[in-house]
Amino acid sequence: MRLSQMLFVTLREDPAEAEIPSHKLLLRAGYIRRIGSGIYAYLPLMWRVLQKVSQIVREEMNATLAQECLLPQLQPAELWRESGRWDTYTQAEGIMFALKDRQERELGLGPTHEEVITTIAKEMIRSYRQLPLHLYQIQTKFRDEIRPRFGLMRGREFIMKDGYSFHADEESLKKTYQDMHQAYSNMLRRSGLSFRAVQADSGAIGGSGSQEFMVLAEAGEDEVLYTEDGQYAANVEKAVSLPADAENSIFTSYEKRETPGTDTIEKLCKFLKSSPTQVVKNVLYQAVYDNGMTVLVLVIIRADQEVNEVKLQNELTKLSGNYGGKTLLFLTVPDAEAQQKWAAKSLPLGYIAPDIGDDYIASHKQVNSKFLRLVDHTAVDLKNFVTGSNESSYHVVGANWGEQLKLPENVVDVRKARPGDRAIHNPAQTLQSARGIEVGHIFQLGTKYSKAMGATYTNEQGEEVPLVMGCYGVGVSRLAQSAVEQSYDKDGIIWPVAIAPYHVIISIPNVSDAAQLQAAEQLYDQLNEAGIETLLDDRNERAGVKFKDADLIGIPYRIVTGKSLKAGKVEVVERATHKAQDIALEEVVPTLKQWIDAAVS
RNA sequence: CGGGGUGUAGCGCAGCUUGGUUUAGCGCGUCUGCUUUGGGAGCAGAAUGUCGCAGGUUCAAAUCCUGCCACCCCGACCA
Repeated sequence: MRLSQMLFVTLREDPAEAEIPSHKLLLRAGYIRRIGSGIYAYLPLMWRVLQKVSQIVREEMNATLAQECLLPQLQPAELWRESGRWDTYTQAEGIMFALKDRQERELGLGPTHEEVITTIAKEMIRSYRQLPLHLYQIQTKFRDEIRPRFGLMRGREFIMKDGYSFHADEESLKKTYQDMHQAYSNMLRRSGLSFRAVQADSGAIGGSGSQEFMVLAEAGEDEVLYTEDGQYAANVEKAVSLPADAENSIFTSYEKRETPGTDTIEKLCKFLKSSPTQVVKNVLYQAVYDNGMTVLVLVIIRADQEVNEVKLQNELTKLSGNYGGKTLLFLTVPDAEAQQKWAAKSLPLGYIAPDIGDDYIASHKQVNSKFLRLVDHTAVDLKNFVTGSNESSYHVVGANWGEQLKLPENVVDVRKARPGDRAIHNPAQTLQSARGIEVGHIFQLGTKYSKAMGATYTNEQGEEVPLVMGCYGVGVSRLAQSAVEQSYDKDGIIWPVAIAPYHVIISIPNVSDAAQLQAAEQLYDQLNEAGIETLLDDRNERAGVKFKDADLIGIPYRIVTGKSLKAGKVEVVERATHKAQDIALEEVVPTLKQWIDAAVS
C-alpha cells in the first residue's frame, strides 16, 4: 500500500477524550475514530490488525477441531426467556440492547450467544455419536455497558470470538476445556503478549469452573493475586487466602462500654486500643431479587477484613429460592434514603450488633421480615471480641459466640483476599498483586443452559440426557488494544510483528530524488512479491515527518532509501529498539524475511 | 444510576468571572506559491465556526438565567 493513496491522518497532540496510552495512540495514529460513546470505527490500519488477530485465533481454534460458523446478532426474546436470562439481561445489568420490530415482537442485539447455540444444539444434536462438538464464531457483540471506557477496551460494540462446546459427559468437557486453555495460551503468546491465566468468578454466565486470560498492564481494570511460585493466580473477585492471625483480645470479660463518636472501625480501635482483628463488624447490605423481594443482609466479618461483593452476590444468588426468586437483581449498601423505605425506626449505624432485632424492619409485602445474617469464617473463631451493642455510642467488649451472642447458621466465605495474605497451598507464599486486562475467559458451563432449554441427546444406554456444555470467549478488539497498552514508547506504538498491520514501511526521505524513488519502488515490489506486507511512504513530505509517522503507527521494520544508497545499501531500522543497520539492496528481502519469520514463529 | 467535569474550526486550547472593544481568537493541521529536504521546516498568502441544542433576560449574549442533549472521569458490569 502506498501511503500517498491511503486514508492516513495522524494527530500531533493527544486527543482530549483518551485517558490511557493505548487509546491515545490508536487515535493519534489514525487506527480508530470514535463515533459515539463506546462505539468506534476501525479504520484501514486497525482492520488489518484485527484481521491478523482473528486469523491467529482462527488457526488455534481450528487446530483443536472447533468449527467456525456465524450466528445471528438479532435474537428473539423468547430464546432468552427460555434460558431465564431475558429479565436479568434487560433489567438488572441491562446489558442487552432490546428492541421491538414492526410487529411488536421483542428482540435483543446479541451480547453473547448461549441461547442461539443451545437452540441449534437442541435441534441438531440427537445422539452421543455426534459428540463432542465445538462451534465458534468471530463477530461483533453488542453490550450496553454501564460505563464504556478506554476506546476498544470496553466498547458497546466490539469484536469477540466466542465458542461453545457440547459433550456427553464432564470428562469430555474437561478435555476440551484443557484444549482451550492451551489454544488461548498459544493465541496470546503468538500475538506477542505477556499474560497470565487466572482462576475466575463465573459471573452472570454461570457454570462451574472458569479461568480468565489476563494481559498484564497497569491500565488493566482487574486485579490479579498470584504467588511467586506460580502455583496460584486468581482474579481478586475469586481469590482465596489465609487471613492474618487474629491478635489475642485485651478483654477478659463481657461488658458494655460507652464509646462515643466511634462509628468507624478505625476510631473504635483507637478509642479502645484494640486490634481490629478482635472486632466483629456488621455490614448491612440490601439485596433485591428478580421477584421484587428485598432482603436486608447483615454480613458479620472480622473488622480488619473487607467484604468481597462478588462472593457475597454468589452466596445471595444461591439463597434466591428461599425468597421466591430465581436470581439476584441488585446488591447495594442502603443509603439513608433507601433505609427509609423499610426501616421501622432509625438504625444504630456504626453500632450495629450481629443480633440486631428484626423489628427494625417494617412490615411490608416486598421486604423480607427478617435480616439474613451471614457470618464470615474470620468472625467465627474469635474469643472475647468487640462488636456493636445496637445502641449508638455503645459497644460491647469481651463477647463470645454461644454466650452473649448466638452464632448465625449461615457461615460463608465472603472475605476479600488481599496482597500480602498467605497462600492456602503454601502459607510460606504470600499473595502478590498485578493489574490485568481480561482478554479471554473460558467456562465449564455444565448443563445450566441445556437443562433450561431442554437441549438433550440420547446416550449409549438409550437415555435422553442434557448436553454438557463449555463456552470460551476472546475479546479480539480488546486484545488488539491491550497489545498497544503493553508495547509502546514515547514515539508511538510498537506492534508485535505477528499482529502489526504491515511488516515493513519504506520511507523515502526525498521523493524528488529519482534514485531514492526508484530504489524504493523496486524494493516495494520485491518485498510484496516475497509476501512481506509493505507500506511505501511516497508522500511528498520531509524525512522527519515520515520518520515520526512511521514510529507513531508502529510498523516493526523501517527501510530508508537515503544516504547509503550510493554504496548500494539502504538503512533498516527496527522500531522496538531504533537500532539501524545498512543492508545491501539485494540482501534486504532475504534479511527481512528471516527476521519476520523468526519474530512470528 | 449516584458523584465530579467538559462542550468554541479537523485536532489541542484561550475568551465567559465583570454582556458591547471580537466582522469570535491562538497553536497545530488543511489549501496555494516559492525556498528547503535524515527526526513533526521557513517565508508569503488563503480557506474553515449553527460558540452542543432550545427557550428566556437585555438596546445588545460564546459570555447571564432555565431546560434539554452529548461526551469524559470515579464506582457496580464484562471479552
